[in-house]
Amino acid sequence: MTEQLAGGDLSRLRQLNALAVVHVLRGRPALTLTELSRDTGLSRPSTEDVVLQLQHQGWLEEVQPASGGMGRPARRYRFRSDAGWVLGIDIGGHTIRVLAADLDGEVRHTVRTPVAITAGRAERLAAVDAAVAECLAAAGLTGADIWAATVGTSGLVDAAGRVVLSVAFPEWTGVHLAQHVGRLVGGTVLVENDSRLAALAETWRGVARYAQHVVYLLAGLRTGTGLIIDGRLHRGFAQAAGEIGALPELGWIRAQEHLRSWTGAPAGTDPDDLAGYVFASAREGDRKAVAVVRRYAKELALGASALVLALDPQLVVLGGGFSRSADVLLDPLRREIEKRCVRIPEIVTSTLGDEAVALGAVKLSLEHLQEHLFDVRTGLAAPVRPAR
Amino acid sequence: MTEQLAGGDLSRLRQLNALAVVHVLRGRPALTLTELSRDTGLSRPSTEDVVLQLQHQGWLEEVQPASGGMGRPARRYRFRSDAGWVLGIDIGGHTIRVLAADLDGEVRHTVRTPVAITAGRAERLAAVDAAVAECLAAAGLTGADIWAATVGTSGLVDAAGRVVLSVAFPEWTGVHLAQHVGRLVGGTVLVENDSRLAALAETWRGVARYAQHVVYLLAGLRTGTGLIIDGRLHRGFAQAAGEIGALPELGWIRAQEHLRSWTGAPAGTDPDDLAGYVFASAREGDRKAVAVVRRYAKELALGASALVLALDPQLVVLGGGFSRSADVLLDPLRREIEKRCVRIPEIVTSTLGDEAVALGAVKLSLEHLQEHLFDVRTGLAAPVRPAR
DNA sequence: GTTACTTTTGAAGGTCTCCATAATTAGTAA
DNA sequence: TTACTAATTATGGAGACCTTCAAAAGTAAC
Repeated sequence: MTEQLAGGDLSRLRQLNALAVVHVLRGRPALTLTELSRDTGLSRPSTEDVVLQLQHQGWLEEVQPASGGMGRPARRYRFRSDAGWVLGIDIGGHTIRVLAADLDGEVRHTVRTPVAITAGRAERLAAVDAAVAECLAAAGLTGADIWAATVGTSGLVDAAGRVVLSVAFPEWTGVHLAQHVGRLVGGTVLVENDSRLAALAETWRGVARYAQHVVYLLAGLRTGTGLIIDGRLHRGFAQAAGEIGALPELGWIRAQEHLRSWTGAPAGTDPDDLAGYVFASAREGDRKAVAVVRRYAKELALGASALVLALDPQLVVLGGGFSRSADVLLDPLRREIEKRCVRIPEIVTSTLGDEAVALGAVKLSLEHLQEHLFDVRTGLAAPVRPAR
Repeated sequence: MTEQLAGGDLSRLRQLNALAVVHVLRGRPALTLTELSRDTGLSRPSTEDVVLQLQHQGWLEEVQPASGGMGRPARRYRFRSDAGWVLGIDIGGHTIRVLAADLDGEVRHTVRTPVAITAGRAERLAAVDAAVAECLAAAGLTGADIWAATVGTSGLVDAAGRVVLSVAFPEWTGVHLAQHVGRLVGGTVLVENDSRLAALAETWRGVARYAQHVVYLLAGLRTGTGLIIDGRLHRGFAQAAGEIGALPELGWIRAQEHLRSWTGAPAGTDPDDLAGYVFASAREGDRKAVAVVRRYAKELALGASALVLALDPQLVVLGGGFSRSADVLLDPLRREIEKRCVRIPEIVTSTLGDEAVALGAVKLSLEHLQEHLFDVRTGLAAPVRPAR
């Protein structure tokens, strides 16, 4: 039925208590034994025992005692969040982004490398290599220090980390990103669709914090979705969840065309930049532009409504490039969704902006480590890079 | 991040081991200490200790030793699955069904009571009362022996157990089923939408066993859905998940009309029985009937495709009254889904038939008890009806 | 009916991890 | 210097687990 937690001998109990101490300490400043004892529910002597063991293992480190208090100064211990590192890599159309974060999820180094939208497979991969190398160098790390990395890319990705289908970049189809990036870093490399990572980021550090059910809409030159169900990223049986835009009757494929049909921009404008002009004109009150935006919003809302009706999320998050124009896009979108849905979720705009995908990639790496290092079933692992 | 399992003192370890023993023993025949020791991973003496304690508590019972083996006959213990009982109640249009099951989920008594489709609120509730009373009497139980009960009904149900909206039976809207049934039985009363319960049943004892992601279609006079995501029933933030049929563009509301438009049935046929005639005619090759079925299948597939694209389930299960006519319905449905979806899931017919909803209700009751009696976090509770 | 074999049972001794309590230590404040 | 405060260290004890070995209670063979 549910996965069972096996019992065991006394060492199991120590495992659990060690895990409890680490759990309390992670992502917080150094604590004294008394504080740890209070937060874990363990007795003071037991806490000390566990902490000393963890310190010996390398998970904990003693720091300078705080000065200026009453009584004997207490030893303080911190979680060694710099024992291991994770990377979050966002391979976008115009930009490669690499974030290096510690085990607390604190982003310590950021690298942004522009890449031509026209860049082919080899050129783009080379840019990734360079960005990763630059980020590692800036952090003073080598690939061996990376315990896990996640790559975000557009397109459908299989479980092995290969791009199965990329509509936006046909040349990208078939590239084995897990393998490629695996040559640069030591740990496990995960590959995931960019919309999903952005959704994950929003539930971690964005507007959807603490929400359990979220529909994320990536609205931009491409339209994508990320679904958070029960607080977890939903991928589906074959990693194909969220492809609602493929339904002919809902027509996300058509959605862009409304924006493209706009004739108010200067002649010769790159079609990719057209959208910005439309939104700007709508903002200034141009009635034709407003109508175009409304038609786009309607098409977008059609798919969004299907997701909302299917999943009944607490929140719909509008992200992607067009979310910068939320001031003209959000209202019509909301109205169209309200027309169709039984229960209306909150509809909000992403706050993470461009960073969302890379941040979600960091989060996914951390979740992977969480399962392999800090899992209740297996107990606390040693503070070294887990095997692939 | 994830819910943390608190450590603790040695009694915690005993809790876990007791839970492990119960977990191994549940739903299985009586086992010897040696067998239990092997399956739990505990030593023989410890196993004995735990078992004796559980026997004293009332969770385990010694049974006659098996005869005719080598060596000294071993004591055998069984899980007292009859320590508590659950009910599964299906309030359907034509039938009230009540199942009484033990803690192993073994259905021990079944009561079916016909009720007029035209029956009003009071009459229908009275029929429920009678059916529950009859089932309890047949099992030799009183309401106090029931640890949990679940009621399945059509319509939207809120978290408190009230029917918020019933389209099929307007009079049903507002009825507080949890409260009503709570007067009859002692334990917690859950109320859930019938399609969802049927979906749950399919993953428990039906064709979707062990599948993690399932879209269940209830196709009948009404059309409904149940979604299983990550092995759990998905309700959504406000219990409104799965209402994809409400999307005007997909039109499950229209789906029935195709069947109703059929003119080949004897004059004066009850519109509710019309569908059967259509399917029968289609089975015999009547081309007009085949066309009608195809149009119905297309409408159904539209909503189903939206769910499949959104969730990427492993399996789509066709249930409900029309699933009896799967031989003429399944193929066109499958073709229409294949037309629209990126990845095609398996599409199969329910095998549980009429029992599905009541069985799902039993399962939901058991899951509720699982959380409150056998939970890893709180440890094993005493073998008495948990507080409401 | 005895003997050999098999398997379970029961008892003893040891280890580990936790807890409660009390004595000691290392600071600050008067 | 003395009082006060809070952390550390030490001690004793209890609970739960393990391994090991002798005794018990059956069946099978002679």
